[in-house]
Amino acid sequence: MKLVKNTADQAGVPIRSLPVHEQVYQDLRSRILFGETAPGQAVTIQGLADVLGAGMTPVREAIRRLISDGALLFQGNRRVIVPTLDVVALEQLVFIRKSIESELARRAARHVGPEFVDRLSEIDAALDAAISQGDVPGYLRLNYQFHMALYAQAKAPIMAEQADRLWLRFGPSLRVVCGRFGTQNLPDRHKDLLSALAAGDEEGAAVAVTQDVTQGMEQIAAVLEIRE
Amino acid sequence: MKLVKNTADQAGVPIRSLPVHEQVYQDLRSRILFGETAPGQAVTIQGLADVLGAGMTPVREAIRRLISDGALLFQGNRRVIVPTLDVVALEQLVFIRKSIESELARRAARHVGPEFVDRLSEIDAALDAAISQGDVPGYLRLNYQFHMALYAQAKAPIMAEQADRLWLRFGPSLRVVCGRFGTQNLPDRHKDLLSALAAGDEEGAAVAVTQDVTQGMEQIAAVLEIRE
DNA sequence: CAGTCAAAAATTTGATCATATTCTGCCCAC
DNA sequence: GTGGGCAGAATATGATCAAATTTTTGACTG
Repeated sequence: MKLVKNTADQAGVPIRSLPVHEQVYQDLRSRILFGETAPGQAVTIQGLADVLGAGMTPVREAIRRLISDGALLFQGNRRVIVPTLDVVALEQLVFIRKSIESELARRAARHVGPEFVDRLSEIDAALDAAISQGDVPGYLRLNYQFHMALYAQAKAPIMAEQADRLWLRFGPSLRVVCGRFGTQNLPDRHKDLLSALAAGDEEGAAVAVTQDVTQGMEQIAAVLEIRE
Repeated sequence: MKLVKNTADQAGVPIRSLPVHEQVYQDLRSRILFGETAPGQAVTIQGLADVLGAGMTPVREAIRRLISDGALLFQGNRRVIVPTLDVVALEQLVFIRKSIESELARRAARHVGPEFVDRLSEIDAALDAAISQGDVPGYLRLNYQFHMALYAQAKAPIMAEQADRLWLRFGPSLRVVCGRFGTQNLPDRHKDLLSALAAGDEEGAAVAVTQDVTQGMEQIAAVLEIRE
């Protein structure tokens, strides 16, 4: 039972068909990142292979990559789960995110032009709409997209990749936050960030991102404390 | 043709036999980390499977993990190589290393006792011996061991893991540095670090590590510029 | 006689391999 | 130089074996 080979898309668009293990990786990654698989939940190879209609080997590869990313946790026996954050882990994530993401914002501010600020503003507008409508999945995706679009402008691919990987660690918990608190009082330092970018103010951009990170992580910390 | 199963070692010591994919991972990782596989060198699944006497599936998994670690590079086609550093990448690595490793040193200084300083001093003594004897592999291993032993004391496993992963990216190039310049004028801020640790001086430890990182990276930068 | 705990069978899942298939790069003919 | 095979390597599958968990069963005790 094949899905697609090297063929073009049905619409005729020559979409380059990715290897199965890559598709599985992207799929699983996205599920984890946006909280569709809850923290603590187990992930089985054969279960995924059945659901996705793929063989075991590609699934296995995808899982290994995600483990290396920190998105999945290999428990001494051979069980794999989505890790649950604790306070110790969260504090470290805050430190690293502040270090790397503020620097990424600083560097992005150095290179960004008005047309990019416009594009980012559009994403932010859509984000606001998602918040006011209580659209949690939309909010999570757009927030991620907002940050990653910015960091991609920093001309620092390794740092951007690090930030991306870090996101995998708290993504699932962000979903939990929204489930508990809704989307109303979410952090939004994006307006500050946008004006700093428009003004070419590197330090302003760095500060705005730092505050955004701090506020988001505090939300998660609040949920963690409740759960104790 | 099996290597070992779940059996004990020949000597009777009940060495818990790790899964093959884990063994392959450790093996390959160590080769890359200490420059036994040169930057730019291609890595083939079947080649490794033959050399290590393992099947393709475990090798495949190990390679995927290493790719995710940044220790190997998947080139758009299906080729995998040990990545070569360029100046852009190196500069980012310097920034991240300084941020994370200096903080790790700071935190380690907070928790470390005299007995640990002694242990670290022993590693450093062995390291000096390796340098004076021109023992490059020994130097590389001991230097890595020195830093990782310190970071393990910081009670910050996520940050330590990040540092560990970063090491995979410049390890191969460190080997090249030693091949060109020998082991004589290598950076050694370890003495400063040890005395700072003994004094419980957090900032001193952080500064010493930052300088150690800076000097090491400058050596690599020098080699990179020559190669242009 | 019922309840509980432990041991053993059964099922589920992971690990590994052998093999078939597909893709990439290269070489050679034109 | 260009295009069509050809070799070799990667991708992917299903089968097979091993390990861990769960369920069942049975014995012993209160």
